[in-house]
Amino acid sequence: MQFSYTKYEKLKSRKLIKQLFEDGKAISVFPLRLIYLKKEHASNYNVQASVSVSKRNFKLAVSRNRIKRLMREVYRLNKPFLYENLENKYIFMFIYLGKKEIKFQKLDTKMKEIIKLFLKKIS
RNA sequence: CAUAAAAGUCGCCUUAUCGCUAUCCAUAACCAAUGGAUGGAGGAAAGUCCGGACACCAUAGAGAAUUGUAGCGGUUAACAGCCGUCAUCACACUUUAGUGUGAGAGGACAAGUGCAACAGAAAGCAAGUACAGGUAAUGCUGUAGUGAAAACAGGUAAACUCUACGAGGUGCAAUGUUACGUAUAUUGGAGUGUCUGCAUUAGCAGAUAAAGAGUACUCGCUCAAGUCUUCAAGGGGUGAACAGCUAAAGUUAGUUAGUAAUAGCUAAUUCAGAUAAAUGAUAAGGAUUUUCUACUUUUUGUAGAGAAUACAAAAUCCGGCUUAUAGACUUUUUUUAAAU
RNA sequence: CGGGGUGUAGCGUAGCCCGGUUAUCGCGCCACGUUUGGGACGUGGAGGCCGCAGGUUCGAAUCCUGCCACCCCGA
Repeated sequence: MQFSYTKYEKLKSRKLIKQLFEDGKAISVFPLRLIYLKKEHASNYNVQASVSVSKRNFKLAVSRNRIKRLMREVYRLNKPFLYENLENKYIFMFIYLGKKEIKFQKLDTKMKEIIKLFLKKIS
């Protein structure tokens, strides 16, 4: 299923995440920031991705969960476009930089932009 | 009918498409993948302020220290919670003794220590103002004045303290299992004890680790109790997976006992288990509230457009407490208006 | 999951343990003096519900209880 986002394509290993933050490269389209690293990993999927929202910017667990769910949803819907143009294996971390909550449509367009920017960078 | 207060209950719904997570079933086949079925946040899940269950630590034992509670009775697994009730205090009413409403951290100052600004003669090893009375004489007696409190067994313990009762510590990142094996590992050295052999004043070699004494070590301290001790080298598994983990002081309904908290009985029922952390996203329609415009004689109502639908996310599990909360509903009481 | 600390004037602080005058000090601010003017200096002054709400007490920044905000630590 091409729109899926199961637990096997989530980035979970602490080691990988540590390495990602140390060696990874970053691009950003406000309010999103993408940190990526070309890396062989055990998953069957080409990309292991994860999302993050700062506790400093959003104090309530409810609003943090809301934004993380929106980010996962947007990533999930735009995944086919990403996979069409991808050959190697990568690990991703999306970080939300904004301090206010965001509408779905706006986040959707931002996600499309940042994926285009990413594909342009690696090609 | 409206209004306010108190107590309690509920706290958005439906459909479609695309997804997430757990369990089960199917595809020969563990994992993966695909398909199907079923379940999937709260009244506070929050704050982490109390109390337990459960687990380990050193048997969980005594004492000091520390700390908590504090009328009486009940309730409970337990509590600083809850229920009932009394002293006391505040307000209202009648009236000088009651009634109603609300509050109610309330043991001891008749053991010791401390503290008391200003005022006042005096605020505690004492001393003694004014007026009156009284005496042989004297603060000997009464009243006044100051003050929150004035010679009275003075006041003050949400001052130290004392009394009674209670509390061992650490927390599910507890704890256990899996991996070739292990963390008190393994290797080397030193000390102590025991055993064996050689030797027989001494000592040497090998093996081994708790039966006695001593030393040393072990809870924050002391005792009791327990354990061979110590130095150096050595750094992987891993902050992996699985168990613990959700059937319980359960939930719902009825009924009996009790003023009540609560307890008993009967029937039905199985109801989240994630881990960079699932329970969602989008679209359409509906419901409730509300703003504007138009229609309507007014109230009411109708139509159209717009806005809002709170507080807030399980993380080992329960019982409370506290705090946040759009809107809707129920009951009781107060006040106002109308009718009889 | 558990533990600790701090909120006092615009800023930085003392006082809190052990309750009692008008709440301390420095910088900053205002006025006046000095100077041709400014700075520096001198003199005087203003500015505080002591984080919020209850309670104990005659009296609370201080004691007790409950909240709020910020900071730090451990596994």
